[in-house]
Amino acid sequence: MSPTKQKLLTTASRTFGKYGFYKTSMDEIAKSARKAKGSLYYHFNSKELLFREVVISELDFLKQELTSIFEDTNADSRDILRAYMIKRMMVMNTSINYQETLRPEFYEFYEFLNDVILEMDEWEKTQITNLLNKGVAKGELELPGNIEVYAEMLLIFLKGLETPLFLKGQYERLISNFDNLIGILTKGISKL
Amino acid sequence: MSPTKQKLLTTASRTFGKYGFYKTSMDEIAKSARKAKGSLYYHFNSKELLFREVVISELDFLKQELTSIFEDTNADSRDILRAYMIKRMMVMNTSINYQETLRPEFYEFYEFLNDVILEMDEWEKTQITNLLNKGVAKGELELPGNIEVYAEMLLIFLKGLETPLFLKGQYERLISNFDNLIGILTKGISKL
DNA sequence: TTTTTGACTATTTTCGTTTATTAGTCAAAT
DNA sequence: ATTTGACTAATAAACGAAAATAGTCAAAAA
Repeated sequence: MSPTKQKLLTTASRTFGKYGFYKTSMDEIAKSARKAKGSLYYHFNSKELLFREVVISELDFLKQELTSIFEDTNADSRDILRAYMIKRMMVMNTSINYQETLRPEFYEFYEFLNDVILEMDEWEKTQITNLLNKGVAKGELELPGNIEVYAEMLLIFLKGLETPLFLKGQYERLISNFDNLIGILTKGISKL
Repeated sequence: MSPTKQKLLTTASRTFGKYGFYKTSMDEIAKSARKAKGSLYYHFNSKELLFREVVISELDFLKQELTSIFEDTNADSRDILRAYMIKRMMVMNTSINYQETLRPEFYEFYEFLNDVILEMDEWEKTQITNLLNKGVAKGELELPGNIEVYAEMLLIFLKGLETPLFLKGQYERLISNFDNLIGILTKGISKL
């Protein structure tokens, strides 16, 4: 990625993060990055696509962080699951532009982001499913019923936590108890 | 409750349920109930309060259904928990006006309902907490950490399921696997 | 050739005004 | 104490003008 494009993306991320998607103008971003507006449109084709890139970069970072956890093939699957859930919430807590997509005002029109979120969901679901399958194969886990559906529900749970945690400012309060909850969840799927 | 008030409430529930809060006019409700609009305002003081009563009546019904489950003091706490979760989702699936409050368009201004939802949340949280405490006392359950927080998170999970289940029409698909998930959750908190 | 620029155009939002619809009132009747 | 419907008040929709902002492009720079 060219230095200009990088600069624009970083500035956009910071400005969107500060004022939100609506209250940030393309002029503002260009000016703030000391670039011409034309450059913004040369590298990104529209405001929506620019914001999309910003969110994608946040999710890419998250994916990267999570990949290194999932790839630790020697560890106990329960430990990986625990590490995944904690890391996921920690990184998301700093993904301020992703967090904006959780706001209700955003729903109406965020079709241009739908596929990005959906793809991330699919990716996570696949990772969790693989992990659980591996855990079962190794004799560490025991899951009745459809493993993929369990992965899906686990994801629904984690995503269900996002609004209370990040938008309603309960992160500090709830995260301290998150570990106990994970303990219960992992015990529930452990082979005894 | 007087027959007229009852009639108005039922009609309002049906009409709101069909067209939603915004697309339903007070004239429409009055006409549909074969009553004068003044009667609506005699019994309910505003459109918002009327809708509030409609939602309250749905939640009252839910509470009533759940109370009879929670009150079964002889049953195993795990069975009660299972029955609670399933019944909750079943009744909510028919609570069409409550479901409307889940819509993002509704968020912006539903302050007039906030306390109703919050009170229901508190009620459920209390019921779950009591049930878990009882289960621990009876030696059926084992929970590390704060029981109230676990109850809270369980509720977050159930509420997190509401949007995919009721607004995104996944009820039929997911509910059939719900039982397995509950099995995992209860195993996680069971004393072995 | 690729990238950058900023004056320019097109689109969208905002604001003020009018009109239509709907929420809410009340004196009279039951 | 409750019900009624004509009535008023408040809100939303429709519209055009003005302002703000998204998006374009020919020329310049790298």
